[in-house]
Amino acid sequence: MSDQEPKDLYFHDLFQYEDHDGGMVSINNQPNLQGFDVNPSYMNLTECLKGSMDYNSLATAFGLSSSTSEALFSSIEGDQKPANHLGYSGGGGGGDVETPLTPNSSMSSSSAEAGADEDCGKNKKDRQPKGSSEDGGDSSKKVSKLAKKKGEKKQREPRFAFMTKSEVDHLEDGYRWRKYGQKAVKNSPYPRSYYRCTTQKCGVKKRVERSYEDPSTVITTYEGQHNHPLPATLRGNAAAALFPPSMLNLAPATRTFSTLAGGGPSSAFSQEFLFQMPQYMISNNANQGSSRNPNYHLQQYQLPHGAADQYGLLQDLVPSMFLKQEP
DNA sequence: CGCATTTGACCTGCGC
DNA sequence: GCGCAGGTCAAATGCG
Repeated sequence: MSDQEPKDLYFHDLFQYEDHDGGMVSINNQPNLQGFDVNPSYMNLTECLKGSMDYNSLATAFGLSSSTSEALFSSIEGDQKPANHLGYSGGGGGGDVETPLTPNSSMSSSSAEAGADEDCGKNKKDRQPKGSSEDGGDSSKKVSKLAKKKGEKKQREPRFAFMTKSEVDHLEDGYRWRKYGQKAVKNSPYPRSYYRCTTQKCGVKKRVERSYEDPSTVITTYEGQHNHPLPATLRGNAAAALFPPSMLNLAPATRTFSTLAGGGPSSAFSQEFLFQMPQYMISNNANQGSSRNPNYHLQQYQLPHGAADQYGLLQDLVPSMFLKQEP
C-alpha cells in the first residue's frame, strides 16, 4: 500500500507472523509506516497467545491484503535486509534458507514455500527412534523415550514472530516458560534460546534470539497456541500482578504511545519507549521480580520535552512507578 | 528439596 | 553419502 495515512506501529519495529500455511509475513519498520493503524480489537497479543484469535486475523488486522504485504516486502528489500535474515523461514530444518520475501511474493505464495520448510522443521520433532532400541548404545536409552508414531506427520503449529528493542532476552507475556535449549545461531554471535510453556498439555513454544544486525533487538517467535488461560499466579510476575489482562492487550497502550509518537521531536523517544514498554513488563518476570535486572529501560528514559503534558495519557495504563518523571 | 537453567549430545532434513 | 545447521532431549548444575 502506498497510501501512508497515520498509523500506529506496535511494539516492534518488525512484525512477522506465519499463517497456518507457514507463510511468514513481515512488516518492517519504516518511518512512513509508523503508526500502522490496526484495529485494536485485533491487536491483542494475549489473545493471540491464547489462541483465541486466528493468526490470519493478524493479516486482517494489519490490513495485509496480499497487495499490502507485497508492498511491504518490497520496502523491506529495498531498504534493508529482510527479516528473514533472522532465519525465520519456517523453522525449517537445516540451513534453512531464507525465504525470499520478494516483492512478488504474496502471502499465499510465500506460505507455500515456507510451509514446506516448516513441515520439515516440525518433522524433526517427530524424532524416530532410529534404531534406538538396537545396538543398546548409550544413545538408545535417550532416544528410546522419544519413540513416537511413525509416519505421522505432525501438524505444523502457527507461528508468529516479532522484534523488540531490549537488553532483556526473555519477553514476558504472562505465561510461564521453561527454557529447554539454546543453540548458537549461524552468522550470529548471539545464541537462540528455546522455551516451552510450562503449563501441562500446552505445547506452545517460543524462540528468543538477538538480532545480529541490531544487538539491541530481540526476536521472539511464538509457535502454537495456548489452550489455557493466563496463569493466575505467576511467580514474581510483576507484569501479571500489576497489569490486568487488559494491560497485556497492547492495543490501548499502543494507541496511547502512538499519541506520543506523533510529537515530532519525541518520535525517537517514543519509538524506543514503545518498544521498551512491553519489555519492561517482561524484565520483571525475567528476573523473577528481583532487582538484579540491569535493564530497567523505562526508568532510564527521560520524558522528552512536551511529553510530560501527555504523560497523563499513559497513566491509565502504565502504573506511575514505571515512569520516571523528570522534575 | 523442588524447580529452572545450562549444556553437550543427539536427531533430522537439506544442500552439495 | 557427508557435513551443516536447526531443533530437542536430558543429565548436571544452580538457585531460592
